[in-house]
Amino acid sequence: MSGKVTIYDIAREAGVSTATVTRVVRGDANVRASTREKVQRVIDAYAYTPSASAQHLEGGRTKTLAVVLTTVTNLYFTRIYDAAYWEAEANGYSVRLFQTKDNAPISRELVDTLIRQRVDGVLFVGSIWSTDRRDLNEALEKLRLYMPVAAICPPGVQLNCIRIHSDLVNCSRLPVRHLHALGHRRIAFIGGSMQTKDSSKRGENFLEELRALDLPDDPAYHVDAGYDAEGGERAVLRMLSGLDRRRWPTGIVAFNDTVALGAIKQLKQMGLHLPEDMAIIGCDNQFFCPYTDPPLTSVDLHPEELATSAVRELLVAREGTAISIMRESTLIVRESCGAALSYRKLD
Amino acid sequence: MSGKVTIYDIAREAGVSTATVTRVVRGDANVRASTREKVQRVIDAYAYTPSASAQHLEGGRTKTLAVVLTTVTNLYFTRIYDAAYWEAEANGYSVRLFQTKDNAPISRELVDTLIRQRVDGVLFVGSIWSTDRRDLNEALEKLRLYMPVAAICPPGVQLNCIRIHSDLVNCSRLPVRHLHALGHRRIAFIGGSMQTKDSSKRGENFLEELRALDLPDDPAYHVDAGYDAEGGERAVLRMLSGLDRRRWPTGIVAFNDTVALGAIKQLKQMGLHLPEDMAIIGCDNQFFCPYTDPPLTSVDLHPEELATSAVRELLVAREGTAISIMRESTLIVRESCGAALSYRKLD
DNA sequence: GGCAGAAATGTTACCGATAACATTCCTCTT
DNA sequence: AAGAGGAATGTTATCGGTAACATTTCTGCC
Repeated sequence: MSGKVTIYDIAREAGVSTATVTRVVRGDANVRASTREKVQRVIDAYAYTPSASAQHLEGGRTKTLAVVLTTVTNLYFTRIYDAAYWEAEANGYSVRLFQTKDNAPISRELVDTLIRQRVDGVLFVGSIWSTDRRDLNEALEKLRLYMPVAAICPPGVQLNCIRIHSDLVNCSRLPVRHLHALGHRRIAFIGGSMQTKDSSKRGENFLEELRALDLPDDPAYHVDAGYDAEGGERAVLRMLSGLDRRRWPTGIVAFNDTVALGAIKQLKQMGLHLPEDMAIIGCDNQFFCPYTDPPLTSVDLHPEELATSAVRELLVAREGTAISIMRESTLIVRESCGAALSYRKLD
Repeated sequence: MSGKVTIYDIAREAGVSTATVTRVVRGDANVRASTREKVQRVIDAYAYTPSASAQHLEGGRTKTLAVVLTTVTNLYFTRIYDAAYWEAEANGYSVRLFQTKDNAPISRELVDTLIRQRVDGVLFVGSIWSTDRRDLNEALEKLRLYMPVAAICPPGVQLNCIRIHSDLVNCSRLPVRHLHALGHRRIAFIGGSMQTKDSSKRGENFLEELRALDLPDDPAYHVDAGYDAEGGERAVLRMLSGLDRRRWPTGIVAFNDTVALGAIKQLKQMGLHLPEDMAIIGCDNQFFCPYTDPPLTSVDLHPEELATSAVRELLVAREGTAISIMRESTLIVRESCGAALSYRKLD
């Protein structure tokens, strides 16, 4: 790293003005072939590429979007980022990824960083909704002074920005109805932490669905499980050991596939056979769903499509845009719920 | 997004010079308290934060590193990125993530982009080694004109940059020795595509290990399986259906945990019981290892530590540095290989 | 050969922030 | 009360690149 090569170095070395170098770099037609060649040779020799910062300063656009999520080690977020990345790339934009530690809210520093970078748009994903509502809207207001803001969030959330909704209604409805159709009557929900918007919304929708189908909405069937496999294990243990065996649920809806993974392990450890003794449904349709034992039925929220839409909207956003888009969830049926008949005898 | 607020706007609005605004922003002591307050009020009102591009132009540093990997949907890469991100952040740096489609090599455009962004360092991870060796070193040479370059790569790879080695020797040795110690004699390796450096290196090490232990190194025990679960399924099917049952291996080493996941499914589908009929070991010690059935024994390459070291080295890099660092692998024993005695009878 | 007009190239102000340097304003001290 | 000297603030060149505008060079044509 010998240092920085600038357009002046190239101009001097090639014996032309900086304007001519710019013309060559940008492929302007009004350059004599011989000049172009001469300049290009120097450019190649020095591996010169104009500085994005200087271009931004002069041109006004950074051609960069930001994606903010809690952690990229979460598979769901990973798929969102990946889709956003390629959609942006296809439009000549690059993406900066920001992680918020510990489910942390939108901090003052993050807003600062985003503005400092002068990105041309931000996409918020996931549990940033744990931020206090007033703080959140204040943060969004500030950001919106500089750039369009989009969020992938549950429907009904009041946010003054582009909202792309994951379909949490069907995300609860599909698994509950599926289990109901298979004959299940006692259905439990494990997952999330009821403190965060995303999770509690899912929990609410779940309860509503139970009531709509006249199923028991016993609070014992509704336990926190965090977001990881260990949480799933603990939740199952806590729930079942707290209930008389005759009141055990016969079907479990898990917050996500990872939680389901832990639940499955715990259920087996308690001597239950899946799916005969207990049905289970996950969420996110992760790559490992076909490989659990039994293969896990799961809801696909189509995060890739949400991300793609979000990026598209950001790129065409005009001041004050506040549209809201929704992509419906899909239930991917595998074998973790077995067939209807095997359950009836449990009731 | 009403537009861009600049330091001039703040200066005008506050009735001071831009120098004073800078002083307030940077916390310079030589500002009268009343002035500071007045300026700060305007800054807050406009959510002003100095533009990183302008700062870079004037200051010379972007305080940004780049991480280049094939895809963030791969859990191994995800862990590397996450660790690099926080290590950089702890040092006041931010990270830009670049993905190379389809295992693609370091393209001319990528080199261009990295230079254009004037990042203060790049970390390459994974199968960029599929790039032709001469092209690769040429690309690195160009990059090194502008910034220090580091790579997480197999030991022995000749690259003119900081090299952080994942410990592929032990990555093959540990599982083979483990299986050998448990009494296994016919051990197979499934995984990767033998075209890429990373995989073929692993394959070579595996064979060497077999020979060192006087075990049969039948080419039939050494099959491509790609990098995903489906590849694992297919590899097992192909390998076993091509062999007389009496020559079946009794232990399988998989390229990674995801491949192992597929292998396990296929093995069960063929009626085998795990671990009694077949032992299996994965690699990467992913979060789902404790949750497979049986829980998967796996090698941990400690990607987080590799990433952390890489970032540290980049941050202190001087011209021409070309150190090489290594972190040893660890075998995490779970139940997918069972106990020694159960296998002996298979021989 | 000279000139119009197009093509090629050069000159320069500007983008936003910073820091070195210059200037103005205080506050003591004697 | 004057002046030294430090504190507070202002002025301006600079970073790398771009584009509008100015200038030079090259054509072709009569």
